Amino acid sequence: MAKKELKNIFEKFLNSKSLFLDKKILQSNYTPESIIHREDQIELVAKILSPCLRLEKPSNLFVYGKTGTGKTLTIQHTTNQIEQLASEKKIPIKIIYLNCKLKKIADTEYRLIAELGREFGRPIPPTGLPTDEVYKIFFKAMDEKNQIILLILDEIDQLIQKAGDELLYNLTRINSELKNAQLSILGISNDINFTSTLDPRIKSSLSEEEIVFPPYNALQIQDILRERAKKAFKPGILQPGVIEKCAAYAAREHGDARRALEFLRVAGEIAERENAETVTMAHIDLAQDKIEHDKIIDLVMTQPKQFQATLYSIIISQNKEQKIYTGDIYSSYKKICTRAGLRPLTQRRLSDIIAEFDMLGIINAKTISKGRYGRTREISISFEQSIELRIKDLIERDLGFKV
DNA sequence: AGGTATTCACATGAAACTATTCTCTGAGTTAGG
DNA sequence: TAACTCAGAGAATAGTTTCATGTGAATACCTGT
Repeated sequence: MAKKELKNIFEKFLNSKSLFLDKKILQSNYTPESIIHREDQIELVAKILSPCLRLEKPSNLFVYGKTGTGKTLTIQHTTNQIEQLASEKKIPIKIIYLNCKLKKIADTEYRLIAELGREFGRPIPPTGLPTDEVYKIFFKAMDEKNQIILLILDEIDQLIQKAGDELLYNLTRINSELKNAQLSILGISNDINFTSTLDPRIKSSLSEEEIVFPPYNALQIQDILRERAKKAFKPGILQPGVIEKCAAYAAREHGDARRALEFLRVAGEIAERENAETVTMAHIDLAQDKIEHDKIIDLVMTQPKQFQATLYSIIISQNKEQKIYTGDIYSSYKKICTRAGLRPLTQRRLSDIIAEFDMLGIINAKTISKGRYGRTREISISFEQSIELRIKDLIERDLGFKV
């Protein structure tokens, strides 16, 4: 690209006036100072946790709700208040927030405990130590002084799925061995049925209190969007009906407020790039497509080569009218591997990979029985053709079929 | 015809293995007193 | 003798492989009418 052209782009960008006042406000990690339509929950959480201000151990609390219903926000908001008050009045309360979904931070037993130890200022190596050693370090650090520890485990279901429920058992039991400190656990989960998979003993001690966050309805989402849009966009930028449309889309998706905010932000970005004066309904539609596509493409391209090869063989086997099964995929996958210079994996592994793609929603795979002719998965791709071609192209490049 | 029994082609589960990253430990080595 | 180096033992983790067992219904095979 010529230098001049590039300069033009930048200059154009500088000259065009932004539609946003403050885009941060629409980003998902932004914490607004007031949370609307969650007053009841905030009050409840506050009531349950308030004993800690008198240095009494609050009940363990369990919070459920679908994604984007404001669980994390509510909890963080209330705990921040507690922390503030505690530091003002010199009350020894320590609040630890951990998101268990973050890879390499807190997604296994060792890592969780190690991270907790680090919160208390103990350096703990990422590997090399036996787990019970790490427990001891953490334990000692915690029990050093008289204090209340509030441990918030976000997306706790992810952790238990990987690490098993023994970990929670250890954590709930830890109080009886502590002399000075006291530990309360606050679990957050998207999966309402999560506790039913737990050992009943753990379940009862963990969910001494429970709060369910219902999904927002369309009207509530509208309120939230309006509140934020007021600060994020310059006045008069949003055409009438835009907010309503965003809310309607999001409400269809089990009332996910985060999604709604993303719609609005991306729509704004698209409008800005088009040098439009206002954000229109059409921009929302474009935003929806873009978000959807970007997500899938990003997901696919960050997969390991073996996964890509698998997806590729599904794509090329798929265009015929007839249904495709695991066996077909495996044989074409092997060919792909030799072409790409990869060592083919076993069919067992491939089966798992297909199951994972199914979980991610990239493909549809349902196990069916063809009677005398065995049992297998019937596989089809779940995205549209336009994006399928793009993905095919990208994978070909990634595997070195094209230069 | 109606009822079992087989059988296929994988699915699903569990355990074991491999490779990588990292710590801790203790033996051997080195440099200074 | 104290400090340093370095190999070896052990851990955690992710990604696989190996071995074993499970499974749903279309067919094959009876059985008695």
